Amino acid sequence: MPHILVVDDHRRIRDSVTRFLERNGMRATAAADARDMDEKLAKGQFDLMVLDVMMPGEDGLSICKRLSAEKRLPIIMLTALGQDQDRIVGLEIGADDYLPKPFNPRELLARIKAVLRRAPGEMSEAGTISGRILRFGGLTLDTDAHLLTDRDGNRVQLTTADFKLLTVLLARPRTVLSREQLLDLTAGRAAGPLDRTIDNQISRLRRKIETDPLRPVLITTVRSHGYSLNADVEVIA
Amino acid sequence: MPHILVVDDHRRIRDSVTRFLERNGMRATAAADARDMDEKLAKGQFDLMVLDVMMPGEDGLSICKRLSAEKRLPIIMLTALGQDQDRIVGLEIGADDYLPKPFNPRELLARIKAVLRRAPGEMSEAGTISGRILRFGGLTLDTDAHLLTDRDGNRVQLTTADFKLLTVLLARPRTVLSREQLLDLTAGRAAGPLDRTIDNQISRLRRKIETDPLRPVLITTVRSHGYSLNADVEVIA
DNA sequence: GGTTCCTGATACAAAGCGTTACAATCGCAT
DNA sequence: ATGCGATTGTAACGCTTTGTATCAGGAACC
Repeated sequence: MPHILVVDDHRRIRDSVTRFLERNGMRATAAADARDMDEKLAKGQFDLMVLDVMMPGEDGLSICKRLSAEKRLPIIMLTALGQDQDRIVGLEIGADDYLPKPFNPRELLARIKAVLRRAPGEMSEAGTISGRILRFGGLTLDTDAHLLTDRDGNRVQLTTADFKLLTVLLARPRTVLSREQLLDLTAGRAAGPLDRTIDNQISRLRRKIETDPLRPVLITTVRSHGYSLNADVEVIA
Repeated sequence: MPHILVVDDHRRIRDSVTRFLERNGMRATAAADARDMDEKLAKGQFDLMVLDVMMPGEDGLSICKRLSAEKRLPIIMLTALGQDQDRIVGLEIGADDYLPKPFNPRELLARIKAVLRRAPGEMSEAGTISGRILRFGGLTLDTDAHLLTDRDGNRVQLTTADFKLLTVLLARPRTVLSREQLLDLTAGRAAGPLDRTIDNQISRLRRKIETDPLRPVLITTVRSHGYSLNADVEVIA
């Protein structure tokens, strides 16, 4: 389920767009200005951003220019100006698409889907490790076959959830990740108040990768924060 | 230097667009109709197609749908109709962008660049699958004969459904495709609520391409999402 | 030492998926 | 057209995987 960040200073538009997207099978998060947007971007994982051009403070064009330099997040720009020149400038600056206001929500949805179809999407994380063989803490992971081989050559087949969780951890070694982040990154959903899904999944994963699951070494828990993977990750093929 | 294929039945438009693109640092080739386009596609490598919707013979929408099944060639649609509905249909059918006529050539150029920017280079290499011989995961597929040859030289005849499904997967290696997408791309129809057609077809295909169908490596299932082909695809003829 | 909160393990129920079997359909040759 | 074999969609069964609930152990805090 793609996660969209909607940046617009008008609360009305922000709310109606996010609600519309959520009714149509997407997760949507709203940000009111550039600062708000930066915070949300730092925390979560997004697949695309819908960005209003005309905003107080840092405007859309500036944001777009700034982001396209560092991140690889697809951007669709919104603006009240419908002239050719503005559209061209927007696209040349690094936006992936451009929609003049007022717009038909269905068209926004169609354009989002069109952009996502081309964008790496899930591949952004998979792109780095998919098709590779990784080595960490004495174990070897074949990311194509979802197959784990330990020091003694024993093979363990990882389930989809095991594999997903492990790759998320491997992409960020020696970093503490909260349950919320892990759930977001693995399943793309937000955590309920009493959600023990990740604890459970970690427990299952440990049984497969730890030599002594009762004294975990590879995946350590950081009390009241989350979990972290402690190993150097080496790409060997 | 990106290579653009311009498909339009009006000679004036075709010529002026190709000349404009060539003056702006791109290679451009023109095609007058669907048949002409198919020939050019089979011969050359293209990075993007500009496609007129209203054409005698097979129209743009039909072409677009047909191509999006087995190829990953970005498409920008052109049309005289500027209504929302037409734009939405175009995008939903698989176009990457949509430009109403009459259009400003500079805007076309900007949109071409925007689409190319997010299309990874490898994708354009993929080109048409039909008429080629592909190698992936140790197997060789002759797309003309629908004939698969495995590591040991054993030959397997693929049925039409097997072949269609396989080509759709080969066009998007290492990408998770939902059952709905797969059904749309292979059979052109929408999935019913309890549709297990794709599961079944995947099962049949695995029997033919996996060394150990009980532990699939080439086609892995991503629980609650879909399936993905895990292999590098190489065009060898 | 006791209390509270957090975490790991177990158990269970629901959902997802692979497979088999069978019916409907298609392709092809007669 | 007709019939036959191959192919493909549908249904059903059972295994695996996964989210939730629950309980018990252990750490932090007083």
